[in-house]
Amino acid sequence: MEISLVEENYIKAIYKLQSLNEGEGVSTSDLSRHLKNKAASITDMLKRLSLKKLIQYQKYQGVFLTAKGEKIALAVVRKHRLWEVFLTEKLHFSWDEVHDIAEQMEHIKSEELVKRLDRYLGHPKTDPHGDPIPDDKGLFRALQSKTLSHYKRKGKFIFTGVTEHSPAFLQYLSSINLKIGQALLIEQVNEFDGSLKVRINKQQPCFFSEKVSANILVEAIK
Amino acid sequence: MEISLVEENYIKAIYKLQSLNEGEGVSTSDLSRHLKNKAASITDMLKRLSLKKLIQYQKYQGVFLTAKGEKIALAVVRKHRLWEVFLTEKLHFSWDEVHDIAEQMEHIKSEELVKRLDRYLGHPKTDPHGDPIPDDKGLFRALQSKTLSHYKRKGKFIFTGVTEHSPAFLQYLSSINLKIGQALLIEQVNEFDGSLKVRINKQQPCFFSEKVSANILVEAIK
DNA sequence: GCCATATTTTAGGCGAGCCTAAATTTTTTG
DNA sequence: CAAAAAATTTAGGCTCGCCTAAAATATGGC
Ligand SMILES: [Mn+2]
Ligand SMILES: [Mn+2]
Ligand SMILES: [Mn+2]
Ligand SMILES: [Mn+2]
Repeated sequence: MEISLVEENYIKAIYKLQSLNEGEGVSTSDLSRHLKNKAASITDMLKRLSLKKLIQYQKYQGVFLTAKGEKIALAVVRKHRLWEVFLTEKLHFSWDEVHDIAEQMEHIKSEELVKRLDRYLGHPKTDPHGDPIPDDKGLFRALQSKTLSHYKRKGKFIFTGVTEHSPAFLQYLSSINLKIGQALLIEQVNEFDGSLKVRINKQQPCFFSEKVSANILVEAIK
Repeated sequence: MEISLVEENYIKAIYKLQSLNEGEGVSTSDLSRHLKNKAASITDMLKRLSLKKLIQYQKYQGVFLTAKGEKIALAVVRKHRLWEVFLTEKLHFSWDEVHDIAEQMEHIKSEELVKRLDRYLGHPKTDPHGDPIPDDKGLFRALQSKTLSHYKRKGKFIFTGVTEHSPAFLQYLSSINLKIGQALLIEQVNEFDGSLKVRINKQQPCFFSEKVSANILVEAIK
């Protein structure tokens, strides 16, 4: 069964929204927002994906991936993240430039290519944004990091990833020299607006708004 | 102006057939054969490419690329051949496996990607099949090699490329240890069928049928 | 020059993937 | 609980890229 590029993008979107949704089916309007297509177009495609047994779909009830659909989603995510590693590690793109290119490359169809790319890159476990890369069976360790705003306390943390991938946000993090794997020292928590005073390395401290710290994933140390 | 993947493939096909045709316009039936689409579909697309000023098209008269069309063709060819180099040099695919994958990768849209890929590969001048890689302005040295069957005489030659890219043919060449850049010693020419007795390195001699030598490009030595 | 054949174009149709407008169903809310 | 609002689906239409069948044009042989 052939799966088109567009179908792959829908499957990937359903996968992503499903993982945020915790159990709920993914709604037409969520997909409409995420894919920037009109709701009527979404319904159209959901019917087709349902015929192909890639999703479970009942009118007005939201949608779930089948095992088959999830397998495809994971394969596309794997390719996306491997290509992002290639682009940063080998071609020296910065982490805010790789997403749109990987968005195209994730649709290249060749299992052998993915296998060799993975080996070439040294079987990386995470992409440049800290997201885990599923292995060839679709398995990956569930991310146990939480957002900085979740902790909302002083202490030392390791920066492990981002939940927001926009170039603007990523460039901001680069501008304050924040890279994945680095330590963050939260020196002060401002209760009224949730902002944080943060020290990175031995640099001048900087301030994270609630919006920033909500998109920064960390692991607490000790 | 957006150019679709399918349009790129048509443009590339016209470019290729045009270069064989020497001055003649490319015919609908040539394109039909080459692209494995029905002639009616070809006519359809020619009208659209003509509207976009990518080709010059007059009913029943065959078709020519415009300067704009040729620029696109060269950009796609450049990407195709760079990716073939990547696949063989970095991922260690053999030269008979890369074409179908490059056929997909040539459509990735990102000028920065091509620039960096080219640098990463060390600005290669030819692809794994000996075909020249256009530079970022679309320039490349015209291939001056001729086919072995063109020479049809004894002597020493350097194997510089192939005109046939089918896996079967390429695998045959690999099986007799023939690689690009190698010397070929033609020891005997059989007039009646055009076959050749050839020595590669110091191996046992082998015999090339007319069909084989018509697809092997060489440069004469001395 | 005329006829047969080959090539090319036109006409009409189809699926994928999008849209707008209208109808339907679900959810919220007073 | 009924009305309003929001979400979703249906209906109908569009472009792209393909097809088959039929019509038009070009070409080659006599
Ligand atoms: Mn990404
Ligand atoms: Mn994509
Ligand atoms: Mn292609
Ligand atoms: Mn090639």
